[in-house]
Amino acid sequence: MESSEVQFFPADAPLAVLTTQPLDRVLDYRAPEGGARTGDFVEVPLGPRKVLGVVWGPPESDLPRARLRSVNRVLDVPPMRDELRLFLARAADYTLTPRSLMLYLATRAPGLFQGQAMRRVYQPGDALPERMTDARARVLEVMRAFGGAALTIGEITRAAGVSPSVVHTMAAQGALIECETPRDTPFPRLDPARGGNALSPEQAEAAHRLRDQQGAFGVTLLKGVTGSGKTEVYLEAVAECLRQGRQALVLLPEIALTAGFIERVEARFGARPGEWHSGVTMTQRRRLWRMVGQGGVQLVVGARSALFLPYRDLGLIVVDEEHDSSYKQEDGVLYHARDMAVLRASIAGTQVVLASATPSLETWVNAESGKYARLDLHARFGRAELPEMRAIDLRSEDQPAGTWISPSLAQAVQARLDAGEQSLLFLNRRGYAPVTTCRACGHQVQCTDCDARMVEHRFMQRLMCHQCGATAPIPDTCPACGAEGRMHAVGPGVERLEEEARNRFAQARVAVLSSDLFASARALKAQIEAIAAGEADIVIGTQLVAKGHNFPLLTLVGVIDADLGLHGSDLRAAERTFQLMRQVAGRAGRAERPGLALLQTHQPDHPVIRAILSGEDEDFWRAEAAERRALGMPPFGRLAAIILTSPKPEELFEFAQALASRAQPLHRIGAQVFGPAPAPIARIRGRHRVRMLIKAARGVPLQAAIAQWLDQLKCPHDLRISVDIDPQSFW
DNA sequence: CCTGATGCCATA
DNA sequence: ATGGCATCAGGG
Repeated sequence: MESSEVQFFPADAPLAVLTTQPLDRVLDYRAPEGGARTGDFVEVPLGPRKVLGVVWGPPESDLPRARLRSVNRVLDVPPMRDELRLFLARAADYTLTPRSLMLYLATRAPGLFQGQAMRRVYQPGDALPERMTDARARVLEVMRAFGGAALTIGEITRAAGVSPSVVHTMAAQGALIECETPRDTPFPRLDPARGGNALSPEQAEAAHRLRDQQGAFGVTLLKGVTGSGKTEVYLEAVAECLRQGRQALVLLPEIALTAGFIERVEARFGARPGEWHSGVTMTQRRRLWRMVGQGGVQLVVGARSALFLPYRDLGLIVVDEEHDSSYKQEDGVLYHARDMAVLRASIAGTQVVLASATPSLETWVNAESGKYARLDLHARFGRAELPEMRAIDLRSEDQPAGTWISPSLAQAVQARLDAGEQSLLFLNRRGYAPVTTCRACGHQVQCTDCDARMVEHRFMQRLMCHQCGATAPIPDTCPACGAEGRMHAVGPGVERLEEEARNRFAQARVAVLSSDLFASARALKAQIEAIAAGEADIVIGTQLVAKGHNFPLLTLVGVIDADLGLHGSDLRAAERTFQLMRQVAGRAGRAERPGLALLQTHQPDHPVIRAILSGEDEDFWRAEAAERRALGMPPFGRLAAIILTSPKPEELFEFAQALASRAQPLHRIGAQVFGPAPAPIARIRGRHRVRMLIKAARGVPLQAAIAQWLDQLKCPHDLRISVDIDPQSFW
């Protein structure tokens, strides 16, 4: 167990070390010369290798001291604080993940082994150059201009226009003094007093409430429609946190959103915050990881993994767009960043702000029950209104086969073109066509390794599997019956929609936003900025466009298939469709012009569609909550999804059956077991997949029971078990 | 996750 | 007998 006190272990005393190797336990070592204390980052021998670890506490084995190897050395890094150690342990327990894997998440920065990376710098010396030349004089001038600050040789040669040898000679003569400073420097200070935009009375009140709560654990739902100024409000909470000298973390669901957000931070606080996500370079990573621990950065903006950084004094966590499904990590360690943010905050004693226009049902219910505080922002900031929303009933539209823009929608787009305004056509399907079939035999082209259809990407001139990424040429002859020239694309993707839009609106400039069409986040950002600046009349996009990008000239949103997410038996289908449609519709009319959102649907009377159109979102959540409560589904009950995979189907089913027949530990806590059954996608990358679902009441020890249950059987070699506590998706 | 030990098979 | 490769257990 994790004791919460830091203990000192004198040289040779036994202690437990958690390494980043995926062993599901700590290993005992002897303390190095000079001793070690709980939380110290250490290098330890493991077999023939040296690995990274953290001193976790007193020894846990009864191996004789003589059999223990010694810690090699304590690393030159601030020790892991108790708060993070406890967080990693609890997160591991919650997600049924080995602690070592959690530690691995928390140490994904380069250079931890090397100690402080140093760089050579030069300062003005006391001596004068033996002989004053033009070049030497320019160097002295540069040194003076920088106020005697230490400069690297690159900075000096560039500023003075001299070659490196000039600097070296001056250093040899004592006119410059050579010294070393840490390569990783603190981030520029943010100034909370700099003042941002003027707040509306409602915003000011919300900001005031957030400021007042700081200093203890608490969670607040900050709910406000798109454009209501949530960001300004929570930046005030950040400002208060900075004033108290503590660190703040803002989580964003998507890397593409960080650039714009960082600019807003810079405008508000006068300097750029630290940035942490998969797109930052190794050097930046190393610097941020170190500075977070030393207090050399006040605000971190990042993706979910930023939750695992070793903050010195974390005072606030903001989870922006908290309902966003990308907060759930779906491979490797399965965790939900929103839930883990709340967990970490509860341990660190800090505030959490969950911001969204369309909160997750979990959060909504927690706010409703009073477990979370709630702040509502109603008015859209400035003059913009929420868009008007209407359905287009596809049953009564006269629509030619092979087209997806209905006459009514086309008319609305044309009206925007005439007025010089932008339209967005939203279709949550990448590629050209989701299905390729043979007209002769009806065969549908499948991925060879997955239970999934190949999607045509005309842009790449390939078929692609969206499960495993495999591609294949677009066939001319049917792979099943051999008929020639009968292959045929069925259904729309954004590329096909683009084709239709270009045909129909020949004079319009059409742009497509789909993640697979851009080589880099930078290219994508450039396209988004071009669109915002008005360089397109019709924007066609996948759900990428739903996420927080601001297009001021956009006044019409057309949802091509509002029914798309409603099929399927997914627990969250209704909720997700509702959130996505509202989010997309919110793109329209943010600036001075009012917006219109048109939803093409075959079922305008579907309760979800009606809820979206009515604008009565509280009614939607209430109804959805009532339904989940009646079924004992989350957040009123708990789920765990067990996915078993193996290349061998027989072994897989046999093992799953064996597990199912030993479910006593689960029944003992009153849990129900469903399955085993083939997973909705029954094969991915050549591995067959079987799913089981466990449903339990709240407040029972679900994780412990699952661990006990799985411990009963030894897992065959090539079979893998993944346990997803609180699953969000069900494939 | 690595690594070295183990065993099985194909080959000289 | 020997080497190559897949499989597996152990790491303190």
